[in-house]
Amino acid sequence: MDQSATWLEGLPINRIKAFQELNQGQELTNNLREMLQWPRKIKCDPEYEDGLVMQVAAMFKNTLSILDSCTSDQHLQMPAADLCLTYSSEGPISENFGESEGSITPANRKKGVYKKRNNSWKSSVVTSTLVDDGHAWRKYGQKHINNANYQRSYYRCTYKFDQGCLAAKQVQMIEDKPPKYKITYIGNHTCKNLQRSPEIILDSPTSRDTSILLNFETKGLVAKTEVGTYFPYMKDEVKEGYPSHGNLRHDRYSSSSDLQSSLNACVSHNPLEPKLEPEMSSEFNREHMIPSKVHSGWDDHHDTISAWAYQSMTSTHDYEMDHIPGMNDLNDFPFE
DNA sequence: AAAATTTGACCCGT
DNA sequence: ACGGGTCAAATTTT
Repeated sequence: MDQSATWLEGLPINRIKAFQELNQGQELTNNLREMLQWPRKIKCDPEYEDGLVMQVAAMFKNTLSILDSCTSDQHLQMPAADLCLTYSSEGPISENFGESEGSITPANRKKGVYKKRNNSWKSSVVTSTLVDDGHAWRKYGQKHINNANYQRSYYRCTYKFDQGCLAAKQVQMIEDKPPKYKITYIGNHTCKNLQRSPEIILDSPTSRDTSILLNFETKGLVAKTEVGTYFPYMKDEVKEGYPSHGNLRHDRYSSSSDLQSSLNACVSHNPLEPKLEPEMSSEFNREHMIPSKVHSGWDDHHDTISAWAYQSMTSTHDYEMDHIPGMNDLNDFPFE
């Protein structure tokens, strides 16, 4: 990340992202090749192999999608001037600009050219909790949909206009009694704030017991029963210089992002966190660990703090979510 | 004051 | 013309 940063510097952000995707894909491919080359030496786990293949496939998908957004939206490289271009498609529809300037009455409203429909990739998840997914979203619309019982909400990336990030998502409640939402993600984030969470090594998301918990000390999986022994430990060590939760409240979602960024700060800056060498991380891979994004925060529907994770490159159907046992109140939270 | 949401009008593909 | 998606003014929240 350091040596590449020197020559990546100055490139547009989406190009950097594409390079990162390709680099990761190369690494994954090397791992896979190694596994296939010495099937005896390295313990073979078909599940892990499949995970690798999935991630490589997702890498290609992401990269193509990023490149696609580069070609159709070259303005991404110059965020300041993107407004007029953002709403123009490649068509000859831009004739409406020079004319009709004087009268901008409510009735004679300015007719902006709408943005071309995003035909980038989509992926949806069905979840029972509307927890913070690590990105900053701005709601821009809400509609009821023909054969749906509830309204659909439309969100775009907060940094759409500063940074030209085209990522968007839709949230549709499917049922209420046990709350169930279908969340559709559209497009990739090209903004700098790619993920507010750090990467952490997590156990295979396909394991039987979905009660995944994280040990921030070793980046490994923690058994449920050990949670109580790990969290208080951090409490003592991670005290000063980290954000406080004093102003958190339970009543709004915003609290979860506060909480989350605090936690993330603790995780990513935890002095106890071992800095994995590249080789070491490769060893981790051989031990069937799969790198994932991890989030945590206040879960409004279950009224507790949750930790959850999803596999990094594939954003569909692999959310793993569980509560942290023994944490029923913010007061139980280990920090502060 | 600034940022985020709400809401009806508007746009566009089918 | 319809319906899903987006805009932007008004309103609310921070």
